[in-house]
Amino acid sequence: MSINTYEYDEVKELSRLFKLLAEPNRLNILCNLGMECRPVSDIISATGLSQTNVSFHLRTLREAGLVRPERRGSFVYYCLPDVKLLSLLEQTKEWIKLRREA
Amino acid sequence: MSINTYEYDEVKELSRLFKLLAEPNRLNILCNLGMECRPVSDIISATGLSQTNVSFHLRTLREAGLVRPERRGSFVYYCLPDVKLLSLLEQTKEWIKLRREA
DNA sequence: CACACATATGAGTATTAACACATATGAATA
DNA sequence: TATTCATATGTGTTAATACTCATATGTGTG
Repeated sequence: MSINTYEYDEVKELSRLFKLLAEPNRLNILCNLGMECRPVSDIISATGLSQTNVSFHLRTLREAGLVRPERRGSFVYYCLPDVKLLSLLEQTKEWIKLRREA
Repeated sequence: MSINTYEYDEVKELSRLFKLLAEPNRLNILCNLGMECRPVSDIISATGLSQTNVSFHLRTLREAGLVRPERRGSFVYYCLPDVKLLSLLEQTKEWIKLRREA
């Protein structure tokens, strides 16, 4: 007897995504990338994080397919491959804001 | 010089929410609650988790305002106070599915 | 090829959080 | 009030992961 309308595997996959988004520095990198491609050096100066740390988070995001690297000369540019994710983040932010006011 | 269109505080708040959703058992509890109010005992049997563990996760969700407890006799029913969250979860699941197929 | 710059990786450390166990609280009923 | 059922909480352990330091890889240029 179960109240499940969700497959547990689906839930696990969903939670895997949320875990990626749950680290503030990593999420900050994602949010600030927006739909523009930026070299790592830009991300470093924008976030104020160490080079190593940015690289560390970019690897995680890259391996999950949430950002895509693109080499241009000696620089590596990173971009979001999908607008939809940003829109989901935006909606969630809106929800938080409404909830706070309520 | 920053590429930020997001306030960092906003990002941190967003990440706090994602952290709550990132634990698979906790997310499972949330998803399966749906918009119905259910006693803890139901959640325990539906998830197969220990009583202590369910209580532990419910506390986290409760303190974050993601679920609301309601005592009815010796039972405590839990409900989601807001449909919008479920809809966000649903959209995110859809996004994952589309992405997997692409 | 040597050197400088941009980025990535491996190892070690420290913090966090999920979970179990034991126990406490609270409600109902005898 | 004693007992039982439903749920909550405190403490300790363990596993995961964010971060740093040192170093490696890769690319362009003299």
